[in-house]
Amino acid sequence: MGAKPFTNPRGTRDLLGENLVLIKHLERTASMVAAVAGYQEVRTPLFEETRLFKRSLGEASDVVEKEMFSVPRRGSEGAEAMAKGFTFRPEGTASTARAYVQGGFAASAPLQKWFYIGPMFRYERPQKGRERQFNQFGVEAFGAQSASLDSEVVGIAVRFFQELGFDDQLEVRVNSMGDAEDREKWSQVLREFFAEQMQGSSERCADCQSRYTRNVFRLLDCKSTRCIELNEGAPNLFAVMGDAAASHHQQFIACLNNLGLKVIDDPSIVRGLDYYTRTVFEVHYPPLGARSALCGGGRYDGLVEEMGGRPTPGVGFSVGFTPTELALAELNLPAAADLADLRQQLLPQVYGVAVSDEQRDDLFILCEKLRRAGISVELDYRGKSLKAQFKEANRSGARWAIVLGDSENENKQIVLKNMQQKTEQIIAQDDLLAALKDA
RNA sequence: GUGGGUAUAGCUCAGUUGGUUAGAGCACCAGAUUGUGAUUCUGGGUGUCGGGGGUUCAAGUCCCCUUACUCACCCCA
Repeated sequence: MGAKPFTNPRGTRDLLGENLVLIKHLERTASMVAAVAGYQEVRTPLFEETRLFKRSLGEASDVVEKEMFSVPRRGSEGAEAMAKGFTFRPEGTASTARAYVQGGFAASAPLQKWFYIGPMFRYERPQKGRERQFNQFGVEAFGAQSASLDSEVVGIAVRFFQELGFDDQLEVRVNSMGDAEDREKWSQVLREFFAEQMQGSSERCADCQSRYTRNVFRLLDCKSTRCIELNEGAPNLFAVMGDAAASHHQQFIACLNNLGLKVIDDPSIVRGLDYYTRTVFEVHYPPLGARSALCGGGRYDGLVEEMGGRPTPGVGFSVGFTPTELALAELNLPAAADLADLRQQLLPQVYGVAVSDEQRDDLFILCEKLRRAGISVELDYRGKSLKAQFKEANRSGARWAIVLGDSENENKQIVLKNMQQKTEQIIAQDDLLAALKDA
């Protein structure tokens, strides 16, 4: 052995075999539910200008403050190089909004419904259900402010989980962040309300103390029991919310009810990213307990303008595959039948066996012929004995073995063996392809 | 960034109050009257005991440092 072996970077995985089967199933399920709702796939670059994320997510968001995978721009030095540099996308909404603006859709075709599936990157300490590179499925709809669009987006998220086998305990928790002006007002009254709790002898936890200045809204979803008590009587956003946002929220809930979804008003849902306005929601599966949150999203009516485009409303969500995989494992999902075809693709249909070394070349030629006809064929490359080749054939999961011996080869024939039924027949080599296709 | 746990074969793990040549199961490789899969049988250990230092006659075992993994917090998908 040479040098120390390399290992994958922290928070990443090599996907192969059974894990890859599951990921592929998630991907196809995602694109199916998005496509039937009329959403088009979009593939944006894996990295963008760092400025893009700072602008869209907010300088003070945790993602921007400490979770960005950034690289400096060449030709510049120090802080300027980082400021002008690039960042591996930590989420998908900013990129799609950028693509929307750049593509000139606001003028040509303002209503755009897009989805994406792909890797995202966050530079944080990995733990259960969290990775530095993870796959995400997301949906973004630009150009309409109708509450029915909000509910359509929620419906896609729910459908995704239903297709994966989650039952009707799935629920949608909703809240509203109001419009920008509403949030400004609300943040002021919240600061006033919590001001006395921030005094020296406060019972408030240390985290809340720092949240007070960074993002007051977060005090509301603190999990500390004492803090929850102290949140009693805190001003409600709906008290200061404008009529437009308030009625949008009511319509949104009405639409969800029309879709037959289980809806729960949850004022503690406060998204961490700056761009959310009005609708925010999470899809939960309560049997999962502490990890019941499967997906989050909401409306971002100011984002496109923030990206330099015309004022354009938008709404979307994203699902991380990592927590989804965790949830599926806990629930013994998906059903084996859902994965059967993907698993089948990993197996060869035919395994080629050479009785002795003299037949190996001819066998290889025959196998290649089958492959060119679209039949997957595996065979031995390591000079294994006949017995060992059959062992391999058995282990490979191939339904058929083709066995080439001296006597058959002389007569341009070959043995076709059904591995399950253990039956064999000798057929002409020219008839092999037809025989396999018939079977 | 902060805290806890773990680290022995490809995998899952044993390894006693420190004591001879470090083990098991699974997996893997080869063979069991020369043209056939399971089971069985036989043979094969594939290892820098994460790395470095220390204590000791003696360290996988005790101490220190370090790295990696993992879980939790923060936050989030």
